[in-house]
Amino acid sequence: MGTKRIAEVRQREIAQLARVSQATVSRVLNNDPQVNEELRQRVLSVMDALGYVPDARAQSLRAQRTRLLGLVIHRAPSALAYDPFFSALIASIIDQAGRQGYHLCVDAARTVRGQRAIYEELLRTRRVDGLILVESEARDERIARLTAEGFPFVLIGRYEQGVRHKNIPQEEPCSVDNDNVGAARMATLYLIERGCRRIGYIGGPAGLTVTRDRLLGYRDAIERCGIPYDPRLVVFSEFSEQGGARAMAELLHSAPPPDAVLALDDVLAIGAMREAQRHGLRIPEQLKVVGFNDTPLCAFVEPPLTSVAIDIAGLARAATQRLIDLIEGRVVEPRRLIVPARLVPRESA
Amino acid sequence: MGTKRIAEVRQREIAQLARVSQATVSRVLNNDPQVNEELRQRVLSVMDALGYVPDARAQSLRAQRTRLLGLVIHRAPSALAYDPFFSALIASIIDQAGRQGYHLCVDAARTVRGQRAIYEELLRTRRVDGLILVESEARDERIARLTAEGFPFVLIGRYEQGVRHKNIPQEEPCSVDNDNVGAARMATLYLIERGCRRIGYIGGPAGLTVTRDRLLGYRDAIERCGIPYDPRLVVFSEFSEQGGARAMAELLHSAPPPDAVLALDDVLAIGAMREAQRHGLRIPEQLKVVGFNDTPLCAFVEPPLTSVAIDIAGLARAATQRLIDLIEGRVVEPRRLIVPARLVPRESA
DNA sequence: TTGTAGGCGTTATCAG
DNA sequence: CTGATAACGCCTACAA
Repeated sequence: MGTKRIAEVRQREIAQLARVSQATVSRVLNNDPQVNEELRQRVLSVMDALGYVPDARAQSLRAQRTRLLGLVIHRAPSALAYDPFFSALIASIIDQAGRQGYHLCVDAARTVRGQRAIYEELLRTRRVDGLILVESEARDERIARLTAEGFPFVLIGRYEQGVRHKNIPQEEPCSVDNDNVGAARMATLYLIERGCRRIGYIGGPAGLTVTRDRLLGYRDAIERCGIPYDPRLVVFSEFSEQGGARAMAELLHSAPPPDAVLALDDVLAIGAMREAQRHGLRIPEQLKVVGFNDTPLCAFVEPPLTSVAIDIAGLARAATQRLIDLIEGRVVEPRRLIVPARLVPRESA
Repeated sequence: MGTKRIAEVRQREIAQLARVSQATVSRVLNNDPQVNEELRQRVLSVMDALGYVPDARAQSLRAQRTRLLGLVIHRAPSALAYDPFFSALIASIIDQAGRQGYHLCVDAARTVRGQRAIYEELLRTRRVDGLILVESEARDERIARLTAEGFPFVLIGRYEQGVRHKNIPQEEPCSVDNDNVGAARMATLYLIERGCRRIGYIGGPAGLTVTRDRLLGYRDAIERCGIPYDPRLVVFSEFSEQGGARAMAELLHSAPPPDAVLALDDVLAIGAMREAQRHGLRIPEQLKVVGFNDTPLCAFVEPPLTSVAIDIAGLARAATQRLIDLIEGRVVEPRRLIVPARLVPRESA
């Protein structure tokens, strides 16, 4: 073990004690095959004795890279606080990055100005080698700028193509998304297989891409099975238990009422389920319910909620790997990767 | 807007265009009051035109600090994944750190070897300026080493003092913890106020500090109110819904059965509550239940669960601020800070 | 008040 | 194969 404070052990000190030049120490450190075996051993043993570890700051300056990935979340900390999505995301990114010697720097941008500031602070200061962006907005200004700068970045989640100038060919940004259309189709087919014919769809706010994509999958599934699309079975709602309950109440007034419901979110599904129960319906016998996200809540409600699990770990792993590939100059194809979801059957359907 | 790629704008370029020396550019950047106003303006306008931002890597090397805080989580990513505690923790740290120009680097250590590796990787490489440690184990070897190195760090959560050598006075590590004793006392008193006299305690595994501390608070509260301590009302359990159910079943066999239960954890509390309901007990009329952590689950169970909310944001803020104080050489007193918890009343008690 | 020059710890290019 | 030496971009004595 080192006797000096680690902070004070530099290649210089190693070199002195091993009676070689500092350059040789560097060579040994970088496994230069041309160093004499005896010198190498001498250097290694001194390094070991002093507990030498190279200074990442100096390496960063010299190599012009920090081995740090940035994750920017643009959401207020309070909104972030209890969202398990972020734990899962961060955990998987760290894991994947760590295997390749990268670290993760997480930042949050509270305001729009804050977004800008974060972007400056991480990218332009070259504090990180690349960026993972989540929940980017449609026509996000940052995407164009990052592209223009040639700065490595990967998007998680769907984004909408901005205005494209015909004459300025833009490279498609690298992105990873879950298969919302496919997931909704799968869940709907699952309900149809189990005998449902009038399946309701409870979406989030109507404008959201995720609401639209999953509606597409839902519609595709029923039409594929010869069930006509009935707009009275489609309701949009805010994301809350009350929202789900109201949506359900509305669906129950459509005649004839649905025999199943696909909700965009577990909380919506739970709200819907409870409303149906208040109306005396037994679940799953009289009404089957499927939610989305497979949150811990699912196991705790009565009956336990069948839910579509987004593969967050898969998403994070893929995004991280692609970012590292980008940083290290490898080609990333295809630019857009879709990660499938899976259904977790419980008792509600 | 800059016309060159940002990466290529250094103080050198600014200096050339503004016809001053590079040192002057640096001075302007650092608000040196002695620079001539005209030069300052010239420099500023060139900076602005080129969109100059200083390189954090060079600053880190030069200043010997990175303005990066490290958070090390030693838990498997899968165990981390759906734990809202970490979202909350990370969100609050980022928020507090960001206000002072610091960023957060999150790392996870899967194995014991991994812990060591992370420690090396973050600390000895000087990649971060200080460390926040959570869930440190009793007599954590790392604590001694960090202390010996004089490396700034703050513990979140209780730790046990290691072996102390009488002759080597050790400085108490800086730590922040929630008031487990006080929180349990408060929750117990709340139950007593509401008329309960036979209050059960469902702990986690018996060895855990948190189990012991809260038992202390529980016992203190009842004895203070003249209720004798009855060991038959104290049960230890693993952290799971089944564990809670089993513990409840056991308590119900004690004669006379409890009229309230304090559980170490919301999941345990929910397990207990369900078991009691299966035995036909009405909650809160015949049995009151209080949990810990105020997780999102509380609002979704029937009846909604009264729970003690740990002030994670407060914990994180305090820890972050103390770490920054430590890094910047300010004195931090007291070394050990206790953050109070609060009760969130719902319908179960 | 401004410029010159040295150094932070590393890596990499030269000669020797 | 090894040792000087020059960057990397920034900050800051010290000199002018």
